[in-house]
Amino acid sequence: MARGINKVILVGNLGNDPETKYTQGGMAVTTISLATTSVRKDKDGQTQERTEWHRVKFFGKLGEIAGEYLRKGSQCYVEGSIRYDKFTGADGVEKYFTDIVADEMQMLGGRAEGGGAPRREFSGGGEARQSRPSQPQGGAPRREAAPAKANDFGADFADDDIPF
Amino acid sequence: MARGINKVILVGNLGNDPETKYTQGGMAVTTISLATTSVRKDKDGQTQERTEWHRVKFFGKLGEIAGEYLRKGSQCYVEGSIRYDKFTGADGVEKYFTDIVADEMQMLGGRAEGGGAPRREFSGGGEARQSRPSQPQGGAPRREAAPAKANDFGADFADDDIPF
Amino acid sequence: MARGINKVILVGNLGNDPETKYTQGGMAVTTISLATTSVRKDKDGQTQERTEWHRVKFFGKLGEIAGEYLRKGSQCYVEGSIRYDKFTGADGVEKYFTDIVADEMQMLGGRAEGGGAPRREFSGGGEARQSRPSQPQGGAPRREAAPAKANDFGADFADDDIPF
Amino acid sequence: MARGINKVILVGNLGNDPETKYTQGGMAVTTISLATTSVRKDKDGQTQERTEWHRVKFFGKLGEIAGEYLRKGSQCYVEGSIRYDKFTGADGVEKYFTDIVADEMQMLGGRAEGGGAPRREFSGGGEARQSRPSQPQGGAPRREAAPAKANDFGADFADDDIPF
DNA sequence: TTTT
DNA sequence: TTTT
Repeated sequence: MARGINKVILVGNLGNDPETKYTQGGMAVTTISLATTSVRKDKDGQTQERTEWHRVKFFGKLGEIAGEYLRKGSQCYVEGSIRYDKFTGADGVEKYFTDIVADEMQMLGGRAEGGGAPRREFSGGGEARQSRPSQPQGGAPRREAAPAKANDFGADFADDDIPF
Repeated sequence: MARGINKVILVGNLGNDPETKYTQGGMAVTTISLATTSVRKDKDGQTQERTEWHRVKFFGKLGEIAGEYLRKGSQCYVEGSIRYDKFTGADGVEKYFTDIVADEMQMLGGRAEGGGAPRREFSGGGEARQSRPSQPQGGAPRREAAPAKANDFGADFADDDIPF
Repeated sequence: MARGINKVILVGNLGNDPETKYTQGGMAVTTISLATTSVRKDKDGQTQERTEWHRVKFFGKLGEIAGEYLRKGSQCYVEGSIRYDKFTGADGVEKYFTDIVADEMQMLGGRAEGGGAPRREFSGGGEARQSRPSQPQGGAPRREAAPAKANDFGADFADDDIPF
Repeated sequence: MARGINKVILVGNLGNDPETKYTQGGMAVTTISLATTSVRKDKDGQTQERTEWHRVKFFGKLGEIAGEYLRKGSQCYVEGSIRYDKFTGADGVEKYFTDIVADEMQMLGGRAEGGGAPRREFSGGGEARQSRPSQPQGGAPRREAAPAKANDFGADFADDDIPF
């Protein structure tokens, strides 16, 4: 029984290759940095560009797909919600993070620039929510080993998953 | 020539009355705190609630409307984009802010609870982008005086507009 | 592996009470007529209103919730996709229908006006996707009896479900 | 003062080259046919594909841009609203049309397939709402001549703009 | 047919 | 801090 709508729709390009980690429960958590650029005229008629870098997180199966098929430069569609988090560091200083938690992802046309690892041909999109190619291929494998200890979905994150 | 889509859609309730400031150029900048709550079942089958508090900013005419008609408890629809900002405080510490910059707002049904100042009857919507009632009424006036010195749209903000 | 995004977001009011039917498989299919009104200035500076009446369909559990809690006049948020259908009538004439197939619904504040049947207090939302009150109450029951013969989800529709 | 939200977001591919007409007032009206495909599993576990063909209309400057840069096969993002129209033909039969009226368009990566007319390199998008390349190039010109008689924006459509 |  |  949610109260309210918290919806984000992004189309942008990755600034770097995705990073995938695994929770103690073995759930993939992939993070990407996605750029969206807007342009406006300022008061002097000058064109002003501004790029937002969104930190987008994909969990579970969607995290595996994002980690395998997205690359630096990839263009993709993301739908999700905004999540604001606060952590207190060892120095006692509070740090704030804003993430987009993805519900859906689609790869869009356009060539990635990830160097020697040509991504699987996946043109025209391929909705990540519903299917997953059974035989990932191409380039170096993206998956890091999942922790041996597998718990339930929703288990605590591994230590190195703290975001700062 | 924007590159990418950065779109946010929110439906939520205000946690407080709006705050309206004015730039040196006389442009209204209204900020609200908008709650959206989601619910999920955790691994133990327990219902977990989580509320995100979005800081939403309205500029110009939309800022005036938001400042006049929204109140603590009001339910509204907001469409806009995400903007990430970083400021360095006097202490040299960097602070990060995430705002939703609104493009459109609609008031939704439901009664505000702003105490003695019954807001103008406006239930069921009234698209803020396009029209503005000529005679605001009801309760204490919401508008703070705009700075006497009016510059162009896009002028620098007054000192007290620094967000920390 | 969908190719493309087909997403609709509506906030509007119901022009009539919902209509719920059941497939042979026992799945609820609720249809509402939802109004959204836009306003623009024409070339003479005259304000022109235009209302679109969206035919929105809710299936399964969401269909049951929509049928029970929405009423004529209710304001709600709907998220879904557009579906275009063509049927050939007994007279050989093709008929076209456009539906919004809802994925999510939230009731918004505002009072319904469905006569003597005060709807359950549910104002301010209540995400239909996730929960369903166990004891519907108030007014005349909304549910028509589901067909005794229950098949699988996705079964053929009953005869009277043909949309013309 | 709109009442309600009527928003459509599409990402899809054009099934044909765009068609551009002009109103008596000289306003470009470009129509495209945009495919979005969804996939679901039916009750037998079979994968079912379904493609919706959206008729999307672009008016004014956006119509000119869409007509010049989109081609059969192009992938694009469209944001707009749904409009339902009814016309009565000379035979007295009512015909119904559903259009998506675009507010915004962005070309997405991916190669168009429009034969010999390579579209201008426009990778990564290029928001149609805000700017327009000053020197369109490549292939045969897409613009048909605008009617000599230019009226105000919003003028009646030419006869051949009737949609059936 | 709703709503304001 | 809202709302249910």
